[in-house]
Amino acid sequence: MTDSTEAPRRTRIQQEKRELILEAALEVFSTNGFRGSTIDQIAEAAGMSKPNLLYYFRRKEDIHETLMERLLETWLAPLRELDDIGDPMTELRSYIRRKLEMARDFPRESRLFANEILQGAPRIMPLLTGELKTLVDEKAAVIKGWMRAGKIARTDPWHLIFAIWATTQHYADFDVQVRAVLGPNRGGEGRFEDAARFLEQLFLDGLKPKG
Amino acid sequence: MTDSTEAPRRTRIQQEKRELILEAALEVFSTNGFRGSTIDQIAEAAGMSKPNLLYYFRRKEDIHETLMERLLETWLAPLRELDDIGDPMTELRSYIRRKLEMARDFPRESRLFANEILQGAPRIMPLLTGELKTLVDEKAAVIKGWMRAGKIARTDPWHLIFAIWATTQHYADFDVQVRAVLGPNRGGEGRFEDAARFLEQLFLDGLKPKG
DNA sequence: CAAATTTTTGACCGATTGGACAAACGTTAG
DNA sequence: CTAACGTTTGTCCAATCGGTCAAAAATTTG
Repeated sequence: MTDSTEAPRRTRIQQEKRELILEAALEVFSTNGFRGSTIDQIAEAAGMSKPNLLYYFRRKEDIHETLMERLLETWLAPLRELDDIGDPMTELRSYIRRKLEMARDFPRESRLFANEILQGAPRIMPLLTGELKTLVDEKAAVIKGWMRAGKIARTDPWHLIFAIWATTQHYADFDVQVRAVLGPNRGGEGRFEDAARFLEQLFLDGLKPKG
Repeated sequence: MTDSTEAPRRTRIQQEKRELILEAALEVFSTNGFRGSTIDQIAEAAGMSKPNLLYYFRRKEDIHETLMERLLETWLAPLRELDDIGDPMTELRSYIRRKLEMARDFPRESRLFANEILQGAPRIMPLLTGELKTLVDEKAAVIKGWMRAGKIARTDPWHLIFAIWATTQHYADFDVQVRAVLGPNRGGEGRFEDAARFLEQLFLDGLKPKG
């Protein structure tokens, strides 16, 4: 029953309350940023008093830190799945689709991440130059292999990955702008399907080998 | 000498000091967000005392408001220039290039805007549903004309504009991540040229009519 | 039951925040 | 010089911030 990691063992109530707090904090942090959010706001969103919240998380930063740690794993999962086996075009297409689905289903996580990066990534910089760079370099090598094999057009794999990130996360991070511009009709639920269709056409036709 | 607009007339010193403050505020707001920035920070960055700053801008929000008003005009200028005369492919290419140059030359402005949108655009929502939507709809109509004429591939003009925004602004808003992933060598000055080459290939090959 | 432990709360603290204000300072015009 | 006006600053304030603490309340354990 002892944890394999350094995490302290916790009671069932502690587990549940911590989850409640993290859920509330995700809501608050993602819309106000770290410095723009207050412990009171999070406590109220979690339905408890401030001292009670601080009983489960000693400092405001601890909440944010826990949130970011969890986030990064789920956030990079789609890229990790990008595999050398299977048709390159299909792999890229499904990667784009998965990323867009995440923007649709987890917009708060996307905005939380965007907030952190926008402000210079003061809390997760080591992860960017370490784990993230390693992963991206690895996948860039895979993509380069596809290019050498003539499966997709030759281009810069790193900037290709950036472009996929940018276009998909845009629908989470800039959601209000997207909806404002599309208007009530086209900005409704169908906007993600429109986006999926467009992105598929943009990336795949653009990457099609010139055979 | 009377202003044509509602702006109050100001002395030469007021003009200069206000510019100084706005420059400092751009730096501070763009990296810390509105709520994350303090008047003291801005005052210090502008080299003056807090009460002195408040002599030129009565409230913190006034600074941000002035900044956003100016920003939006210069920010949308490239899209306004997108014109029906000239070759569609060339027009789109130069629009992408101009947007990328703005991400390179005015990253703080981009981040200021991103911060505002991320937090739900509480201060500029009317501009999004009004002026911005009107402009985008207008340009989308132009692009649609190009598609009907067979000059570019048929696709969704609105999402095409979103994709151009997303991919170019990514190099300003997510700059730290881009540099972290590219590393010291490829993340240097040349990264914008690499990005320009990649984006040109992505968009143009993807938009080339299938003739 | 009662004791031990965990959870919750109200009251409080020092630091920081946005902003007010009157007094001092500088500059210019008569 | 002096009066008027524009500029700058030190001081102060109420509100809010992150966080502490002791004590009450609830829960678990024996």
